[in-house]
Amino acid sequence: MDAWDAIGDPTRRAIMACLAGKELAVGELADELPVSRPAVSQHLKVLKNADLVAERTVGTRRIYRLNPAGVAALRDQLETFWSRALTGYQDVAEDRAGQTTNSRADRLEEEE
Amino acid sequence: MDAWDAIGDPTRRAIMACLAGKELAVGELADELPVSRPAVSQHLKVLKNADLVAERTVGTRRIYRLNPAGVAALRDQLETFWSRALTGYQDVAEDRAGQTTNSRADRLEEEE
DNA sequence: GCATTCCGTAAGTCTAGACTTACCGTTCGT
DNA sequence: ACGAACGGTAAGTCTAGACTTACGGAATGC
Repeated sequence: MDAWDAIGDPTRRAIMACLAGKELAVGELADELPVSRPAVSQHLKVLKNADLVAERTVGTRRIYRLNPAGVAALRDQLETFWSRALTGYQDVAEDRAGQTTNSRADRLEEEE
Repeated sequence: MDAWDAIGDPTRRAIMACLAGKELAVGELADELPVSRPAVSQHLKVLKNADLVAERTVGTRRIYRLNPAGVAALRDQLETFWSRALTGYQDVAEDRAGQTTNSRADRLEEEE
């Protein structure tokens, strides 16, 4: 499960928001969210597999927190995407002004 | 449809990747992706409603491009989330060292 | 040892949404 | 005017996954 797939679900985003800046046990998370505790467990499993959260065990309790490295990876990927996307639009603007199609055809080949 | 919901789908992420730095018509997008053209149209509608892409009409063609403002908003939200998440874990580390629960209770109230 | 708490997982339900084909309106070239 | 290209939308299919209840293992307190 890709991290971007993982955050595509609103309940999982809510879980991550609950975990921002602090740790919570499964039951505590379930108390704060409008879904059952097993549902929270299942979502945490997805987030864990996507490297977005980590856990530690304290007795019977599983304490979860965000995984900063995983969240940073998302941030970096989006940053990279953003800078790339912005650069291209400056080129397109010039292209449209010049009324040429060559650079566009070249760019299609680069994409492959 | 929330922008984060929108990018939770792999086909829509692929569409956005195709549009990074350039414009493409619906049919061109469909040629590059393993789904039908109407499927691409439907995804573009979702992305447009989420303010992540914009379109212009040239004759019969609909030319799509990324919406820099929409993508920037995602980036900003993730940046905000990231800095907040990181700040909290420094606090939690101190909290755990101090063995107090007051700051955690306060933070729960802030979350509401 | 027993009762309670905690939580992962199994199993079942059900629907949102991702996909398809078909239809049709718009634009453009001849 | 007609045919071709383009693309939005309707309607249908189907399944992944988000949800639930139930079960049972592990930890802890008395």
